Amino acid sequence: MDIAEVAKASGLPASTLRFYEEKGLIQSHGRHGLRRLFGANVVERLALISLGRNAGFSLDEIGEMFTPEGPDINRPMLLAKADELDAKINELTAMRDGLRHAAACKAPNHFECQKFLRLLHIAGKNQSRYPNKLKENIKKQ
Amino acid sequence: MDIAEVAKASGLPASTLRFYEEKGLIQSHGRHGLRRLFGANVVERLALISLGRNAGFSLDEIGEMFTPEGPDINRPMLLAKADELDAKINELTAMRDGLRHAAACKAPNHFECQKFLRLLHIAGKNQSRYPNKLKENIKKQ
DNA sequence: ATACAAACTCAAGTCAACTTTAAGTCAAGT
DNA sequence: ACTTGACTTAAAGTTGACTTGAGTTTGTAT
Repeated sequence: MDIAEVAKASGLPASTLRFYEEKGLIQSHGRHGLRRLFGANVVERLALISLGRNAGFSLDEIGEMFTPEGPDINRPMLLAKADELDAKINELTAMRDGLRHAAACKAPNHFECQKFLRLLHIAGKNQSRYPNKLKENIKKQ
Repeated sequence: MDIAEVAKASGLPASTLRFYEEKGLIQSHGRHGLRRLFGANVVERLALISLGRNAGFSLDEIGEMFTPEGPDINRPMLLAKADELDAKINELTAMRDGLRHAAACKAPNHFECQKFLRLLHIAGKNQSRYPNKLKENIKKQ
C-alpha cells in the first residue's frame, strides 16, 4: 500500500503517518522511488494506536506497550496500565453520574447540591499536568 | 485564604491558580494589598476542575459546564457530555480488557492473537487531534 | 525604618502531537 | 520528451495548558 491508501484506510492524514513512522510507531518496508510502501497490517496497528490515544496514553507510552514484538513484552507494565484504566473508569463513571444529576437537579448552583458533591467526591487525586500521561512516567523524566 | 493556602489545600501551584483566575475558572474576591483573597469554596471548585480535566474535558469546556451559576445551566449540554463519557468508558473498558489479555496471552505478537484483536475492535472511531476535546467543539472552531 | 520572603505582573518559554509550508523528486500518462 | 500530480524532506508554526523569568511591590518581623 502507498501512503494515500493507508491514509484512506485509517482515516489519518499522510502527515500523521510520516510523523508516526519517524517516531517509530509504525514501519514502512521499502520504497517505490521515494514513496513509502506499507504492509496491510499497518492499518491494524494504527487502529490500536488510535485506541490507545483515546484511552489517554501518550504516543511514547503506546510505543512501549506495543513493541512490534520483542523479547520483552513487559507484562507487569501492561497490567499496571490496565489498573490505571480501572481507576480512570471509576472517575469517569463518577463524573458521568455527577453530570446526569446536575442536569436533573433543581439546585440553582451545583455547589449547593449535596448529592452532586457527594457523587464527585468518589474520585479524587489523579491530577497531573499531562492528563494523558502516567504519573510514573512524569516522575521518570 | 491567600494564594499559598489555596495552593496547599488544592495541591496546585500558585501559578496555576493565577492562570485559572485569568481564564475565569475561579474567582478571588478582593485583595489585601496586592495579594488575592480567595474564599474557601474555591478549593471545592478546584477539585471539580481537576476531576473534569481528568475526565478529558478542556478548560474551556469545564468553564462552560460549571458556570459560577447562571440562568443558563444548559442541561442538554451536560447530558451530552455524560453520553460522551459513556462512550469513553466503553472504550477504556475494552482497552483494559485488551491489555489484561495481552499480558496473559501466549502469542508472541499481539497482532497474531485473535482474541486481543477482537477485544479491541469493540471500540472504534473516536479519534481527534485533541483527545481531550469534544469533536463537536473542534468542529465549532 | 529596614530588610526580605512572598505576591504581584507581563512576556516569553515549554511540551506533546501534529500540521503547514516551501522546495524538490519522480512514476506514469500524453 | 514533457507535464503533472502525488509523493518527498526539513523546518517552522499551532494549540492548550501551564511554567518560568525578570523586574516590582508589599505585609510582617526585626
